[in-house]
Amino acid sequence: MHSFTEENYLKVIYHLSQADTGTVQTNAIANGMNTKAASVTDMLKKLSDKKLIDYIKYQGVTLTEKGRAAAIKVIRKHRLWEVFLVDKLKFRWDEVHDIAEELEHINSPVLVERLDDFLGFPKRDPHGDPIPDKDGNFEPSENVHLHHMTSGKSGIIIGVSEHSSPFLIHLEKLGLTIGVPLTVLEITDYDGSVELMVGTQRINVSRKVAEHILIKL
Amino acid sequence: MHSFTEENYLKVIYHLSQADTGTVQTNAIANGMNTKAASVTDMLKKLSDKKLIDYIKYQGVTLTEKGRAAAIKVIRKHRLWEVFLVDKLKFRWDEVHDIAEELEHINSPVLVERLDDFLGFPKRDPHGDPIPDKDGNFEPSENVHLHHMTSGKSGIIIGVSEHSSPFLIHLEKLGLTIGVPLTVLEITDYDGSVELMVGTQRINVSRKVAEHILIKL
DNA sequence: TAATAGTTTTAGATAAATCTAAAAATTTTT
DNA sequence: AAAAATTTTTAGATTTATCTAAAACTATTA
Repeated sequence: MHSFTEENYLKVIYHLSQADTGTVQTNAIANGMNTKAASVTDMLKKLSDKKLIDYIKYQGVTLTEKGRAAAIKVIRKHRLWEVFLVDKLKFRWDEVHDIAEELEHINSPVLVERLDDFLGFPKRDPHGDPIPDKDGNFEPSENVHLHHMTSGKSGIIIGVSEHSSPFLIHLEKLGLTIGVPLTVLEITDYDGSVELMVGTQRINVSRKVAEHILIKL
Repeated sequence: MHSFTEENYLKVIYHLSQADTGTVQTNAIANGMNTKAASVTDMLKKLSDKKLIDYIKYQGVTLTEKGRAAAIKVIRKHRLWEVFLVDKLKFRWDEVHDIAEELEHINSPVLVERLDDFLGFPKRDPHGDPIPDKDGNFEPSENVHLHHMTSGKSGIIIGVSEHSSPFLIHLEKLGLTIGVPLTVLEITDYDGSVELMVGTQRINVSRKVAEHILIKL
């Protein structure tokens, strides 16, 4: 099996690949891991030796199929545990990330399948992210960030692309939580803020906030 | 917080203290941890520096109050997770030990309390061992090992003092599981084996097996 | 009580993951 | 395309937990 640290590297590389499509840079990984570039280089060599990444010196990395599969396994576990924490243990969706970061490394394939069953094979985690099934397949999100929508369009809040507590608490206060349906009234020219209809309420969110809200059309 | 390894040492020392009452020897710990005496000595110094154990060279160790509290926290988590695995995820009682060994190190006080609540504040784990409450208090077992019982006495199987899979599977086959009431018919002089009445069945178990079955009188 | 056996500790190494500082490679700017 | 800026890698340490082999201590036994 892979160590906790290796799993964390794979996960970060996976997420960065998603955002970027190209190869992932050493510094980007160092950022995402809260570590230094030199440490990343060391680990990249190790992951490369294990055939989990394709790595060319100075050129960045991509995950191999093996590496991608390993990353997706960790992500599957992370998201299932988040569902458990929110649905069963009554945590708020903004409290679960850090605990799931620990639980995702528990190493028991049976446990994961039993947990999935116990939770009713959920398709999305509490932040709206898709949960890979046991073969690693998932419905890729056809989502749009709120600031990219146009007047008159409707959708459902399906997730966020920032997970910090202050941000999630702010959303909670505005009533902008997962599953909430909304309609865009106007994208303000002046400051890019978005005017929304949520139920019977008219709400304005700044561009900065809109950039991190994902809408399923 | 304490590292996984430190927590495991504390747990082993706690269990050995229970069995022995006196101080715990280096070799006994090495045995319990599947490691070597030299490694144990290194760790004992560290735990001693952290005031988790009282340690005198060549004289063995005892847990300090701080160390005992830390050990009991780990044991509480271990046993709660075992209840979760058996009650909610439908594992058999002989399958849960190893997974709980991993889950016991998840570090989130809130999580433990929520889990306890979710499970209905259980008092015993699936092996019949008491679960410490959030203050570390628990009903000490007034249990007797089966081989120490006398003819005619009755009791309920409340636990086992060995947790290996082969042993637990053997018990399962004999129908000797937690909560089963039984009566001792005879302790055989010749080989120390125990003749039992379990329901309408007459069962004979070897002394070796009897030594690891705990009975609540 | 002296010799032997057994246990525990020290000394010195190793492996994993990290770091700082300096060198090498790449990219950007002029 | 040379100079400057940035990124990445190497070299050499550090920390944690482990190990083997040898030394030191304790307990047993003759």
